[in-house]
Amino acid sequence: MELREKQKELIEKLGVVNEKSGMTPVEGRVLALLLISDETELTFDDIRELLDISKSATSNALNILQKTQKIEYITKSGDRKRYFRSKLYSWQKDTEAQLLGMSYVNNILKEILSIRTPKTQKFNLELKEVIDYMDFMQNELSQLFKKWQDIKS
Amino acid sequence: MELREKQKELIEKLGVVNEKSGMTPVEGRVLALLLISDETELTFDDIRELLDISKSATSNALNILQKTQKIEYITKSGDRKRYFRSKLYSWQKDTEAQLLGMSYVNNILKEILSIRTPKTQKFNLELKEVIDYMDFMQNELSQLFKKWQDIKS
DNA sequence: TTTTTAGTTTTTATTTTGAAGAACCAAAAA
DNA sequence: TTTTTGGTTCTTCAAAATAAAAACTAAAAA
Repeated sequence: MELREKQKELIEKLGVVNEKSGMTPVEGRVLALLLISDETELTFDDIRELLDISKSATSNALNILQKTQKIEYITKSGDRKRYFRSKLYSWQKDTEAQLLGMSYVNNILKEILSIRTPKTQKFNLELKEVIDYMDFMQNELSQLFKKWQDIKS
Repeated sequence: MELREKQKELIEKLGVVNEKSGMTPVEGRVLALLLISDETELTFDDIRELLDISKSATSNALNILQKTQKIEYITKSGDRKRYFRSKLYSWQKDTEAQLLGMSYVNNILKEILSIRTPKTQKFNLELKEVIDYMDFMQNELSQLFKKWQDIKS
């Protein structure tokens, strides 16, 4: 099995994006590979060869990507190998999680506001505005998610 | 100058969140400090002392936070020191940037779809769905940003 | 039962990061 | 002019992350 030049290029590009969201380089490229390869289901060894990485790096990356729900594997009867594939909808879920992750930050900001000295009125008001903004976004976003569900059904 | 126990606690908590968004520990804590300290404008030395970090760590963190538009400084006449403060609205801007950053990923996904083999129809359709979802979100989000502007004016 | 396959775990080496310490520098004060 | 203040830059170091290599293991095949 071989990759076209364009495919290699896109794996690097998406790999970097994946790294920025907290994956190791190998994890990022494995996940990218599963979107880009002509075969959508690849074995341990396919992945190792295509990306030219060691067995341990492959094993670790696959395990972490499974734990974090980004990939899964299937088996084929009469074949001992596992075939790994991208859980495509995880892109949606990740996006949602990211948008909703805002609420964690916002709760910290609320806690900060609640213990701030009352002496810095102007500052506290500005902080309140940020909090209001995030509250607004959270609300509207959860409505958006519902709206998309409706469109899709 | 001294910090209350509760303040220290919140600096650590927000610091960790900041680290997750790509800052170093010191950067994350400096930025948090400027939201949490009773004084909203702190000098180089205030920051160094309050967080008990070295001059170099302080200098580097302040420079990076300025470059990334998260803080700014003012001066006071007859006083050589710089007074650093959080650009509070950067929280809004960052949130927007983060939401819009989706479009970069989405463009990569579109590029991937465009070079995929046509042999994997089902997969390609699923990928298309992810792309459509992200397009939908981007559109709706930019409307939301406008809606907030309107509310605020 | 032995061998092979498919992968995992452990050990080791390499690279990267974060931050300290000290030397350095420019502007203002003395 | 010299000293002090308010930082910046350079060098070094320790710790953490990444991944290679090699040893290991369980299940299936021979």
